[in-house]
Amino acid sequence: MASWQRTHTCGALRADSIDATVVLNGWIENHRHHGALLFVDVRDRYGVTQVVFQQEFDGALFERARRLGAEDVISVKGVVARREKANAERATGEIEVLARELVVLAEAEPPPFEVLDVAEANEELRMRYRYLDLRRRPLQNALLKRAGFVTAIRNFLAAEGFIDVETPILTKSTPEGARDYLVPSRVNPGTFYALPQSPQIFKQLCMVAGLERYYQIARCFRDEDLRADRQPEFTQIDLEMSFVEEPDVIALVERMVVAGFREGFGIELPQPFPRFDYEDAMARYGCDKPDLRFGMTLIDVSALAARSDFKVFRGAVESGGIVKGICAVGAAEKFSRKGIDELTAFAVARGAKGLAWAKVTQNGVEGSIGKFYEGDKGKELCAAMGASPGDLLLFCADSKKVVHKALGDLRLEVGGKLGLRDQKVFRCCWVLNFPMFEWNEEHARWQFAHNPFSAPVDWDVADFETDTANIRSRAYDFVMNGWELGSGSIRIHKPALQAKVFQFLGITPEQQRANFGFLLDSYRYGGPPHGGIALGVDRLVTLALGMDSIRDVIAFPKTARATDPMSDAPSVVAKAQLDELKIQCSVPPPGTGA
RNA sequence: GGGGGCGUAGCUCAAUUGGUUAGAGUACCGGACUGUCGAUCCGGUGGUUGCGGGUUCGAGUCCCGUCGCCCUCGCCA
Repeated sequence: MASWQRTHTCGALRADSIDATVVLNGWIENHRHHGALLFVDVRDRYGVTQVVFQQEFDGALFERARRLGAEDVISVKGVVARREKANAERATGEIEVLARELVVLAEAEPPPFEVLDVAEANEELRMRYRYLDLRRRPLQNALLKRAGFVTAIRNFLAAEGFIDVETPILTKSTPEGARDYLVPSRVNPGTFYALPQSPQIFKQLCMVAGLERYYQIARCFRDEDLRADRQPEFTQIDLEMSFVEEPDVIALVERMVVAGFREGFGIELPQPFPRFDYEDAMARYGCDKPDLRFGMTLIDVSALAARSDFKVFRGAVESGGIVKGICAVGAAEKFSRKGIDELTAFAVARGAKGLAWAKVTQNGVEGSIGKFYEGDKGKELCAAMGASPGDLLLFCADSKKVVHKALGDLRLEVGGKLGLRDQKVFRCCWVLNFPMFEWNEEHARWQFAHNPFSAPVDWDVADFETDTANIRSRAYDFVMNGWELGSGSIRIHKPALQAKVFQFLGITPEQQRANFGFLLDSYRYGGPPHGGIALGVDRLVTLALGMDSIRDVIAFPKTARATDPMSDAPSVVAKAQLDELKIQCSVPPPGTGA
């Protein structure tokens, strides 16, 4: 063993090693000069240990140590000693290493930003030097926790008999869904592969193949605009099971997520996860991914509003709309007129025409609707809302769609301002029975609300033509703290039904053949009933660690423009490469000034 | 594609109504210091104010364009 190789990590040494001779390897995190004394903090993945160089012990060694700079990589041999004054904030704070030998393994230029626990540099710079950003403990911790979580998931699924199967990255483009990333085929000029948006069809083929239980930690690609919770490539826990129905998948996934959070993050998730009908979730929370960390549910007061003197309320009901409200408990004093004006603007930005509000006092209700709800009417309203003195009531009157959107978002906004969305609290739920189809305004046609392979709830009665909006699919979403973290369904496994669904959406038999023919064909040879789910790993980890963006839990993420400032991808390629692929660009390469 | 925010020293930021030589902290370099731990103290280097154009006696500041980053709407079966 080379003499510079470490005997301990920088997080390992404690008081029980005093007087031991040790070797540490790591980066210089910080150094403090005190004349004839020099303190150096040495960092590795495991921690930080203080090393002391003393001039009186070895003048030549001391001179060399004086020249050490931030992020130099060193090996230091020394004797463990008890500190004169312990540092309680550090795991190794009771001891220090009295340096006896020093090897500089690599010298570092001053980094473009300081490698601190708190990120001070802007994100673009940090991305350009991602390898330095990743040296920071919070990011290392995120990658460590992510790996631990994924390992726990793998262990769980392996123990449950799931087979890890790799599916193609070079696959076939299909018209539905997100835009595909395309890869030209050199061998077949003029044709293109697509990177998978998900392994959906392949995992279903695994079921036809009789694997029964498939899973994959799968990279997925979607060429859509980015967000804080969206990257062009992302990772899913993808799984599929044969001979199952909704409760089987849900129960398994619930156990898997609980195990993953326990072993990966040390978080105990409250069980069981409540299950909501889609309609119910929309009615109570105004959205299909309810944040259950707090109540403040949407309460329907349409019946009351219908006989109100307040024209906005009565008019909304008379024209077929609804009136709903939320009750922010004890919040009356926390929102000034200006604060309520801001909430109104918030609701208006989401399509509401305005926001009716009232503060509940001992004497009744005061506020924009106060004069319409004096005396008993006010009491009746408060009773309907479950409101007590000190509460703030917010109402929205409009079409069901607008009310749910505005009030659902407002609920989250008010909940956030009241501190009810604690990042350390985790509440999961399932949302079931989604609509099978949704109306696409732009193209004036029905389209899949979930995916083309989700089975309808009722096989026999379903009448797509006459009752389209009410057809439910056997789809289920897994939701945590208001984030959609997983989506799945029981699939159609009978070719006749699949054809019927495609036909209804105007997808011709020719198009079906061209796009999904191999899946439809496979069912002719005995496809078992099956279903599955895919969970977003990046979002799960982001949420568990209380990070703000999925970029914080991805080692090498991309910017909002889908670029990588470090590698400079995507980039112009040589004309010879394009020629070989028989590709011509209709725009000049960027940066040519053309 | 639309809307919003930001862009000044290596980094984080400041700069009055458009007005003197664009400052501070930090990093870096040099010096002092034997118990620090975001050490402290003294001194120093460091600027195409993203880029281009315009208005003006004068632009970091105002106007137009452009580039980049972030948030968001559309989009994401």
